[in-house]
Amino acid sequence: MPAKDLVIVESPTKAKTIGKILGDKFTVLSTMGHIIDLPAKKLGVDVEDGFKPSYVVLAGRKKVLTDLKKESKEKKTIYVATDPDREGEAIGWQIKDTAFKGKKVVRVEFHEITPAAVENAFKHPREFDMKMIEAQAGRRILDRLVGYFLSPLLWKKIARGLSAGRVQSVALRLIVERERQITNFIPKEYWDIEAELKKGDSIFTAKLNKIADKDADIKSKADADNLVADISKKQFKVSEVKKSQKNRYPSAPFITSTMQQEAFNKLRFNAAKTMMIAQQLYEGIDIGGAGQIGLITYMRTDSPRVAPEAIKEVRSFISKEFGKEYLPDEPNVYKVKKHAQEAHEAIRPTFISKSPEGLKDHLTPEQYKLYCLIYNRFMASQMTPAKNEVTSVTITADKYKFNASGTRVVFDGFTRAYSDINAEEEDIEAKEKEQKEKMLPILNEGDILGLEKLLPSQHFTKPPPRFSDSSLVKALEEAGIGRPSTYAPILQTLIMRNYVRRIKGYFSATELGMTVSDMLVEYFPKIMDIKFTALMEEELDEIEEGNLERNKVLTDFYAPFKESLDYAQANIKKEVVTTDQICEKCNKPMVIKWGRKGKFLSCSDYPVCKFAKSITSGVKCPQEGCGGELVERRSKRGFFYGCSNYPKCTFTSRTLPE
DNA sequence: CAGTGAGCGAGCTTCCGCTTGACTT
Repeated sequence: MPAKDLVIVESPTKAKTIGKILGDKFTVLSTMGHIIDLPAKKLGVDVEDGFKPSYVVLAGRKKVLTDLKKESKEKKTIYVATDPDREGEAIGWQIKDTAFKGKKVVRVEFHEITPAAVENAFKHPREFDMKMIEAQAGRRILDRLVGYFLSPLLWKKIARGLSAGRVQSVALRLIVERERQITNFIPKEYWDIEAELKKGDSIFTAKLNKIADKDADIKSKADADNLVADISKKQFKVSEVKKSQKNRYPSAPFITSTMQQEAFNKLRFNAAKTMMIAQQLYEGIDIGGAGQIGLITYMRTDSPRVAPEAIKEVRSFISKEFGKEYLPDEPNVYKVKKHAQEAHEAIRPTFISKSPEGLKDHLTPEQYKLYCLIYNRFMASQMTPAKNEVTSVTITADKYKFNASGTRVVFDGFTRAYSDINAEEEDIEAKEKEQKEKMLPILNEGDILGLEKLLPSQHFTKPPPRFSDSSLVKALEEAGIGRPSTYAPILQTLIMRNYVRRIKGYFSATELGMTVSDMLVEYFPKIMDIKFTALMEEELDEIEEGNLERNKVLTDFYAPFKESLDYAQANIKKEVVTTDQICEKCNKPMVIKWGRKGKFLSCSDYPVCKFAKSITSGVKCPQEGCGGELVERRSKRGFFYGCSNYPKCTFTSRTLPE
C-alpha cells in the first residue's frame, strides 16, 4: 500500500467531511483548536526582551500532539488545512513547528467545505503567511498583558479572583453604563390624542400630529382635556393622501452573532444554549440508518458568504417550491462586516432538500426550532423582496393635523419563507398598534369625515431596556469586540465573576461590577474605550500588510499602559466596604470581604479579631418553623440563595422569594 | 436543566481565541 498523505484541520467533524471528499489516499486528523499557548500560571511574556513569548504545550493537549507526531512519521506530505484566518494560520504554524520538524509541510486554504473548494485548494498549496502569524502573536501578547496585569491589580485593590480584559471589561462597562442610565432616568409624562373617524360604514383611527404646524407636545391631562374640548367642535377633512411602493428586502443568512440574536428574540434561547444546539446540528443527527449527517454548516463564522453550489441548489428549490416570481434574476449578495476574517461561509442548511418538517421526528424540539430558523432564514435570503403599498393620510381639523397610515401587501416575496418581525416582548404593543393602523378605508382628498370619539391617552417616557444576550452580542459585534467563538463565553465570565446578573434574560450590573468598571474607566480610559479593539484591529491589519512591526505595536501600547498601571498601584486605595453591623466579639464595625466562595462579613480589626459571619439578605427562609435568613452562596455552577441555618435547613433557591 | 453549601483572611486567583470531551483517585 502506498504511503498516504496527512491532512490537518481544526474540527473533528470537519475532518470527517473532508475525509469523505478526499478519499482514502489521505488521513485527516484534527487539532481541536490551539495546542500551543502561553502558560496559564504566569505571564509568559518577557517584556524586557522584545515581548518574547514563551509558548508551552497546553495541559491536556499532549496526547493530540503525540498522536499527530506518530501519524506524520510515514506520511509523504502533510497538508495543513487549519482555518484560513489569523488564529488558524497560527495554529497550523505552531503544529508544523513542534510536531512536523523536517517533514514536507504545505499550507492549503479553503473557505467552504464543498468538493470543488477542497479539491481546488489541494491543487494550489501555498506557503505559511508569516505576517499573519506575527499579527496573531501581537494580538495574543497584548491580551495577555492587559489581562494578567489588570486582574492582579483588582485582586489587590478590590477582591480576590476578579478579572479584567480587553473584551470582558468593555462588555462590563456597557452593562454598567446602561444600569446607571436606568437608575438615573426620570420618566416624563406626555399625552397622545387619537381620533376615531368614520367614512361611510368604516371606522379608523388617526393620531394628532401637529397643532398650527408645530409638533403636538401635550404634557398634562389638563392640556389634553382642553384640546379634546376644542377639537371636538371642528370639522375633519382629508387634506392629503400619499401612496408609495416600498420594497422590503430579506436579511442576510445567519452568521454567529445574528443567529444568537434571532434565537434569543424568537426562541428565547441564550447565546450559550444556541451554540450548544447549533453544534449538535453541525455534528449531525442520526437519520434512520443513513448515519450521522451534518445538517448545517459551521456555526462559528463572521461571513454571510454562501458557496456557489448551495446558491445553485437553493435557487432551483425556490423556483420549484414558490415559483419564478420569488426568484431574483441574480443571486442576492450580502456585505461582509469590517474586519471579518471570512474563514467560513454563512450558517446554512447543508442540504436544502432536508426540510425541517421532514426531519422533525429525528430532532429534539429545540434542535427543530433552531434548524427551522436557520433553514428559513437562508431560503429567504435568496428570495425576492416583499412589496408593500404604504398609504399615508393627513386629516385636517382647523389648525389641527392628524395622521393615519395603512400598509397593503402587494407581493409577499421572501416573507413566504421567513418573517423578520421580532418577537421581543417590548414590541408586542407596537405591533398590535401597527396592525390596527394597517386597515384604512379608501380615502380621497376633500372627504369630510365623521368624528366618533376623541381618545386622549397618558404615557411616560421609558428608560432604555437592559441588555439581553441578543442586544449585548449585537453591541459588541458592531464595535468589533470579541469573535464568533467568544460571544457566549464572555457573558458567562461576567456572570461567574459576579459582575452582572442575568434576570429573566436581561443583564443588570452588581455593586461589584460597577466598582470594577468605574475603577478601570478612571485609571485605564484607553483600554476601556469601546473603540480600543477596533484600533487594535487596524494595527493588526497593518502588521498583516507588512507596514508595521509587531513589536512597534506592543511597545506603543505597553509604555503608556505601564505608566497608568504604576499610577493606579500607587493611588488607588484598597476598597473597604464598611457596614453598619457591629462585631459581636469586639464591637468594632464589620467590613465586607471576598473569600473563595464569595462575600462575607469580617471584623475590621482582622487579624487581631478573627470574628466573621455570613451576609444575610434580610429575607426570611420560607421553610416552615426554620426562622433562618437567606444567604447568598456560590458554588461551581454559580450563585444561589441558601438558608443561614445550613446544614440544619437545606432550603435553596435561585432567586430571592418575595 | 436542576441543583448547587460550613468556613472564608495563609497561596491562590487572571487574559482572548481556537476546539471538544469528560482519563483517574
